[in-house]
Amino acid sequence: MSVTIRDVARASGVHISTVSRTFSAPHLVNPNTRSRVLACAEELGYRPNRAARALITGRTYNIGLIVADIANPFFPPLIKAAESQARKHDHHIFVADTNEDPALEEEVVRALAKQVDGVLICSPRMNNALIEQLSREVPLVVVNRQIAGIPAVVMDVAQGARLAVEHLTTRGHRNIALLSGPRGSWTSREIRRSATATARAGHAELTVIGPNPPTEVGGLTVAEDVLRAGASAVLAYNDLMAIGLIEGLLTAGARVPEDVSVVGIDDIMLSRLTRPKLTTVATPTAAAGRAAVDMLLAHGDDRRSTAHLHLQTELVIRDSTGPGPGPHSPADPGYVSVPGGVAS
Amino acid sequence: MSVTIRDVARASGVHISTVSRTFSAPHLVNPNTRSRVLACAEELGYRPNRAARALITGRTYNIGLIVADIANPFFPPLIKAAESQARKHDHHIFVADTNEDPALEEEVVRALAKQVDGVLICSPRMNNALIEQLSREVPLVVVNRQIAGIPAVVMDVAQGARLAVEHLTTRGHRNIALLSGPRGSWTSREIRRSATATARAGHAELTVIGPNPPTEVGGLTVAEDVLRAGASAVLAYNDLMAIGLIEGLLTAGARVPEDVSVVGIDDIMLSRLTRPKLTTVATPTAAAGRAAVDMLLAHGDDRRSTAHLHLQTELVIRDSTGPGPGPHSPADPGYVSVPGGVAS
DNA sequence: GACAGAGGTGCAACCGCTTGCATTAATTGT
DNA sequence: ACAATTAATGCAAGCGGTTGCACCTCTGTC
Repeated sequence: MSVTIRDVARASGVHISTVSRTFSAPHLVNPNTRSRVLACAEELGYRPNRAARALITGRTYNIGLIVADIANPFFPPLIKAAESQARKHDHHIFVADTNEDPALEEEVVRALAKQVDGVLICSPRMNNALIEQLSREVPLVVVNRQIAGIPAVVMDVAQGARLAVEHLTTRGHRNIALLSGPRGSWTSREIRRSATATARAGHAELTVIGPNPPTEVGGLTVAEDVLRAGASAVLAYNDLMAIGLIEGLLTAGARVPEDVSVVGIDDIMLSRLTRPKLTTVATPTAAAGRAAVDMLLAHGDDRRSTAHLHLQTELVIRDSTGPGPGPHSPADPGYVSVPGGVAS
Repeated sequence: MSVTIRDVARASGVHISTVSRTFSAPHLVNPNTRSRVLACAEELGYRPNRAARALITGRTYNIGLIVADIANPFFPPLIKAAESQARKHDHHIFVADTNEDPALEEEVVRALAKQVDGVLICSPRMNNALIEQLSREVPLVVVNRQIAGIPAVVMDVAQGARLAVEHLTTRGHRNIALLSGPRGSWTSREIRRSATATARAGHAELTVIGPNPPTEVGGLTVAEDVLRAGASAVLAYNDLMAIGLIEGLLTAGARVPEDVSVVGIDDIMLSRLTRPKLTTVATPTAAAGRAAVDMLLAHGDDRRSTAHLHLQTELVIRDSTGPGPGPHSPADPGYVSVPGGVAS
């Protein structure tokens, strides 16, 4: 049914090995022969079978991309960028969704291992030991997690959380709540660590609420807790939770930002469009997707490549944060307020 | 490096064919042998190489999924559902993003053809003839397009557009604008056809503006045109455009829905969260993703399976539509107004 | 006791392609 | 004029599996 290398060989009167070389080592075949073969291939619509080639070369030209939840708006830009970058290098992408389930992460990596050149694991929920073990079975690049010896692309959320909390403390907030993310999230731990330290430095109290599912509902359901804790400002694990929280706060009769200021993290498209527009920490997700693919393709075989790429984050101040009850810090924080318009 | 069927055969003292049968035809091997083989396989961590198997069986257990833009919020729920359904049947999914480029669609289908059991093309932009041709090279299921002889899953947007326009005309809107989608979109043509007929039946005038890119920016940039056309209500090709349009209208000083009513299509997550909350036509994207995968796997080989599955849409009335300048229709439309709360 | 049939396993070809090596023809050096 | 390169191609093994067929060993039957 499908046209194979033999069909092309027959049509052009050469041995299949010559056809093979025409595609994978053109300099070894006579220019005349080459063009004849190419003409026949073109006419027959021949495309090399990559799986067959992979069997012998060991290179599949496929990449696995594993995310916790495709429908979480944080991931699509990353997936899109990764796919685009991969195809630029003639690779295809398997996408798998683990539904925030660590066990499924392991299973999927193993299932994919044989048919990919490497796997990108985004925001993994499994533990480090398991990741290290898997990285011995298949080249791995991890996004949003730092593990010694495993190549990684991480967004500097610690810095982002620091900027966010400073933004709040300098504007007079003394009682800040932190909505943490899902259990097992490295990002969540980083945020917590950084936010705690920054709050202390700013003479503010930080109440941690969580862990929570990283969704709108996750934020919505803790609105009560936030009010009960008497916090005048909240930093949420991600924008989705922040938006859900705002929804919950408004429903409960609290005003945002007059009564409670809310800061998210990620700067997903949505945050520009809700009312009030969300103050948030912008993370370069598309850049991370591209970089992760590059990293995977770059150090192809030589393991031991243990590069860690850090990507800057920045605070985007919009309308969901306002002054708190405490005294303003005299020091002008100097952040640039980015208007929440439509991206170009 | 990787453990193969031969390693397992050696470890368990049987021929490779017995190992092979242990996995692909267990009833042919003695229960004792089978359990011994399975034990060895387990211990060695053996996983059959699917690419090698595919070479001889012709079944790859892979599916290609092609979308115009992963970052368009319409697609992620569909991708997620398709991936989940595919994995339920032990299949993996290649995702490709064509950036709304018809030529890229063709290229990607061809590139993927050899390593998948079938391809799902969502909202294709290429022409019917090309799709028919491709469907001769690889099993195809098309989402959101009807072509004779090609299995398809379509959302009944014509019905949705009718409901939307009736909603507007019965509330006194006599001058309605339609923001059409990208060139080549079957959905856009369907909407236009249905909206035109429904507007005429409701004694309203319909102005078509477009084609437009199916994005927020696409909606934003035509806000001026909408105002200039003097429309009191707008039906947009999708929610993203509707949201962009609202942004543009507000910026231009028009109130929504007091001055202009806006209806979107798709009911993406965003539409519940913008202010005003968007009235929109809900399309069952997740169901479509699942159904498309099922359809692809079901009629596996027997082509000629030309099933067309139609999925109902429904109007979700929220806060972006209000009464128009004309007289209300006495007839109660009887639509159920769904509050725009958070999904359960 | 010979034989048919069934159950269980091994053998070897093959899927589509790559690649080391052998073979042949053409070119170069001396 | 002849050996030594070099360029171009063919040959065949093999990547990791599957599968039709042959073979062997039991049972049960008459």
